Amino acid sequence: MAQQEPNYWLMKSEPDVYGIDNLQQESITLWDGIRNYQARNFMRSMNIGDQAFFYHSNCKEPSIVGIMEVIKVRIIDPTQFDTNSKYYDPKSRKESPRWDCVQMKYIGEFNRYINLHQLKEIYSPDDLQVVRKGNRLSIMPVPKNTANDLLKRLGKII
DNA sequence: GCCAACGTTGGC
DNA sequence: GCCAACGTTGGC
Repeated sequence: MAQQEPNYWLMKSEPDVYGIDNLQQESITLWDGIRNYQARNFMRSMNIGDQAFFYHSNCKEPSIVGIMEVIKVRIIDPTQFDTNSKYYDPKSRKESPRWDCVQMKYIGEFNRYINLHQLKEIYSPDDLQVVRKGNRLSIMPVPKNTANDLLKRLGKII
């Protein structure tokens, strides 16, 4: 079967909690702790080889800062069963886990970021959901045209 | 730190 | 199934 073209996504993370530098150091990370059904469903539709823009949220200058790749999909999120985790979910059953996640691999950091203010000038909410007012979703699809345009604008990977 | 926007919960 | 109350996200 032919390899299908990768899809593109945008995934938010707070740099104070887990930023692009952390991913660079670790190289691979589990995108766990997602407790929103829409975001979970987007993760469930990811394929190995898909790429995701790394977005710094809830910080001084929210921006797209890097890019990463999906290397493993449909992993049961271990934190839902961990009573010591802030993501512990007492309603999730071992026989039917509610939450799953994906494993991501660092590709690179862009040598110049695009901040939210700039994104709003370039894209409409239909092109890029993150610019929609009140958007709180932490994982969202990025249409191919927008992704290609972003990659051009973001310049070199460092 | 404020608060708008939204998702979730639970009573009815 | 409605909706008020509550909790969280995240820009500003």
